Amino acid sequence: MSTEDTGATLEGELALTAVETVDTTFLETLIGYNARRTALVAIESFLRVLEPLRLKPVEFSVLSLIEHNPGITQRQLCAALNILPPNLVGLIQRQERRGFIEKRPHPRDGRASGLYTTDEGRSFVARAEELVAALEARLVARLSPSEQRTLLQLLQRVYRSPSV
Amino acid sequence: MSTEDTGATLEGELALTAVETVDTTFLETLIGYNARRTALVAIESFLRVLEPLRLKPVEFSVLSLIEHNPGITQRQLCAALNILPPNLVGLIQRQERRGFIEKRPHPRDGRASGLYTTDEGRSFVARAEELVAALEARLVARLSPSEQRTLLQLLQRVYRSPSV
DNA sequence: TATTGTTATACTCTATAACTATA
DNA sequence: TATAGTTATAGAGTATAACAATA
Repeated sequence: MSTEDTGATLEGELALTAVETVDTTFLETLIGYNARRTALVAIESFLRVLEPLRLKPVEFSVLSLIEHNPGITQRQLCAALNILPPNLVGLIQRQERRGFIEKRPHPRDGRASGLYTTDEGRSFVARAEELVAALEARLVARLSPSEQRTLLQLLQRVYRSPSV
Repeated sequence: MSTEDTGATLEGELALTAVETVDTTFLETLIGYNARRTALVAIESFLRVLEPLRLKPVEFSVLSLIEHNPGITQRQLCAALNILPPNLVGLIQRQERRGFIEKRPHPRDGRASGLYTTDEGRSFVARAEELVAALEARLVARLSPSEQRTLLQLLQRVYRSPSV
C-alpha cells in the first residue's frame, strides 16, 4: 500500500518504534478484519470487471437470485441479502427500467408480486455470471481447488453459526 | 433469517419455483459474497460487544494500531487501514478528546506528527482488546484451532495476492 | 514540485417513520 | 392486527477538490 520507504530508522530516539513499517499482527488474528479486507478486494475487482455492464455487486446479487428463484418476492430478497425493504425498491426499479426483470401478480398474496427475469434479463445475467466466475477464478488463483473449497466452507460455518 | 414458513407449495402452478425457500447456491460459490457475510456477522457482534466502550470497529483498529506502533503517522494509518486522509481526521480528534491518544512532533518530518496512546488510552485499549479476543473466540467457536489458523491464512493469501 | 494534515463538500449506503393495500 | 411494498428522509460511510505548512 505504501510506495515509499525512507529507511534511516536509527535516529537515536529511544521511544521511537516501527515508524516506517506498521505492525498489524493483532488485527490479523481477527476474522472480522481479514474477512473485511478480503471482501473489499473482491468488491473492488467486481466493480472494475462489471463496470462495462453498469452493474454493482448488490445489483448482481439481486438479478442472480431472481434468475435462480423465479417468482421470488422483495421480502425474500431482503431476507436473503440483508437489505432493508426501502433500500431494495430503487434497485428493483432500475433493473425493471433496464428491461431485465418484471413483476407479476403473486398467486397467493395480493400484497406481494413475484419477480421474474425477462428474456433480455436472462441473457444479461448469463453474461454477468460468466464475468463473475472468471473474476472469482483470478481472485482465488493462489489457492488450490481444495483450499478454495475449504475457504468457502469455513467462512460459511462462521456466518451460519447461530447466536454469535 | 426468515421467521415464517407458510408451506403449501403445491398450488398447481407450473412456472412457480422455490418461492418459499431461496436458492443462493450460485452466490455461495463466490468468496466476495461469503467474505462479506462473514465480515457483517463479525461487525454486528463487534458493535454489540464494544458498545459499552463506545467504540466502533474502525476506532478500535486505529487505537490498536497506535498502541502497537507508537509514533505512527496518520498517513501510515490510512495506508494500513484503507482509510482516506480526510476521513481519518475526525476519528483521531475523537480519540484525542477522549484522552486516549496524543500527538507529538515527528522527529524527522515537520509536516507530520507521531501518534501515541496515553496512560489512560493504554489501559482502555487493553480492555478493548480483551473484549475483542473473547468475541473472536465465540465467532470461531465452531472451528477447530487448526481450522481457525487455516481460515485466517487462506483469507490473507487472497487479499494479499497482487493484481487481483 | 510533492506530501502531510486539514476543511469543506458531495455522493453513496444504510436506517427509521409512516403510509397503502392487502392478509 | 400484522405484513408487503412504497415514499420520504435522516444518518453514517466514503469520495474528491483545494488549501497551508513543510519536505
